[in-house]
Amino acid sequence: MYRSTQKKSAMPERGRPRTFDRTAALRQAMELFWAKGYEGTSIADLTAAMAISSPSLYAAFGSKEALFLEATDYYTRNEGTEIWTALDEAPTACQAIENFLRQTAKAYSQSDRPQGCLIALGALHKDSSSGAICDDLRRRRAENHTALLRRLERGVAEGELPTSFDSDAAATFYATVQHGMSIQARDGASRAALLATVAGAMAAWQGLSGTA
Amino acid sequence: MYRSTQKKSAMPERGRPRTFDRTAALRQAMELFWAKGYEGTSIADLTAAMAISSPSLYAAFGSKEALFLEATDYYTRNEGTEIWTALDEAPTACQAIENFLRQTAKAYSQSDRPQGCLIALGALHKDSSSGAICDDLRRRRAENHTALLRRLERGVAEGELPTSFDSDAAATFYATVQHGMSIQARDGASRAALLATVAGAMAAWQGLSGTA
DNA sequence: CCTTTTATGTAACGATCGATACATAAATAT
DNA sequence: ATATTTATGTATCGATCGTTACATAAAAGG
Repeated sequence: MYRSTQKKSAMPERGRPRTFDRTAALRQAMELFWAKGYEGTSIADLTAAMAISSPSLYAAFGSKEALFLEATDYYTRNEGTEIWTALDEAPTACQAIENFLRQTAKAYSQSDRPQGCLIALGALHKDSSSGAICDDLRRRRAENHTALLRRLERGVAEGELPTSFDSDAAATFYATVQHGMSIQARDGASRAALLATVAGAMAAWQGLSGTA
Repeated sequence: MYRSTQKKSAMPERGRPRTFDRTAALRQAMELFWAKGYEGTSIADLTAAMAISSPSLYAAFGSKEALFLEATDYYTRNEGTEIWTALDEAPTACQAIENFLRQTAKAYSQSDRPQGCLIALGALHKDSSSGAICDDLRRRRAENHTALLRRLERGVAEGELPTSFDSDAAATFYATVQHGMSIQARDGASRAALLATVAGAMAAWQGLSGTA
């Protein structure tokens, strides 16, 4: 019933080789889930976009749920990575947050891709979507919050921010702003509109950090 | 094919009277759509929650889509109304925004109701959900943005805010924060966590308004 | 009374959902 | 050459989707 999902290419090939590019098919599936959500994407939609038959889909990915989980993993590794590198590489916490939000605005408004974030919008209703799907996305969102928290705590550790700075509250605030930007982007907001939100969020920095 | 949907109770009753409370059934439908989204809620789910048969549902509400539209209208008229009265009744724009956000935090974290906002979370994927559904929610979100904008413009007109104040950018920012709070609430955030976001958003006020 | 009108309950419609059985094809292993 | 292993293509599974036909029940209008 279960089969290993990821062959590290070193594995010698037994049996008939597959006639499609597994990674390319996965990318197509990701884009479809990204645009239509988990519930809104059918197997028929997927097989059409991936240009394979349903038995091939199930042989290669296991199930719709497993395919979604693998697609979100692919998404995490390949989309919007500038957002998180910006967070870590900026010299100050303030610049880190601002670059984080600016990269978010940029990534969420790319016209050649679905707008907003797959992690934020892919499956929000636990009662209906497969619980595992919803929990996985929730866990990834929590990881994003943690990444923000770590960067802010680093700012405190480095003396940039006062020890009284509430890193957790600030991380929650900026993560929430980012989530809101996904819905804003889905509503067709321009990049300028997203950047207006970024400006608003950064206007909070002085108040939060107690800096002049 | 079409039938009038809203009898203002003055209409004399012809034919067999319905045996269920239409408004109560609508409220049950609203709660289900609120919890599970449009796509995630099936007719079977609805008839079970409303305690009526599917022919009764169709006779009374027309279709799943029409029922959703009516349910969102009911939601708008009956849920979270404090949010918008707070916006209009506060004496200053600053207090209006803060009360708006605090009422949002309160409404989105009520334990006896689905968390977050039906308008924000009910149908985000236009490609899959009925287009009319998605457009209707989008329109309602735009109306919310407009309400914020009007209140801020009033602050400018009353001299509370400088004429240089960018009401539209600020309205966009605060609307986005509110949308993010819906996702945050869906992730199980406590009321305290939502209020941390409110504090962050209000910390932006000084920077946005140029006030001390 | 009878007709008209509307609601209810049972039962089912065609379409689509996610997922597979089966036979066949193409590769390696012995 | 034969066996083994894996992928493909066709065709379809039972379940559920939103929706409706149909006969019956309960009210008002004539």
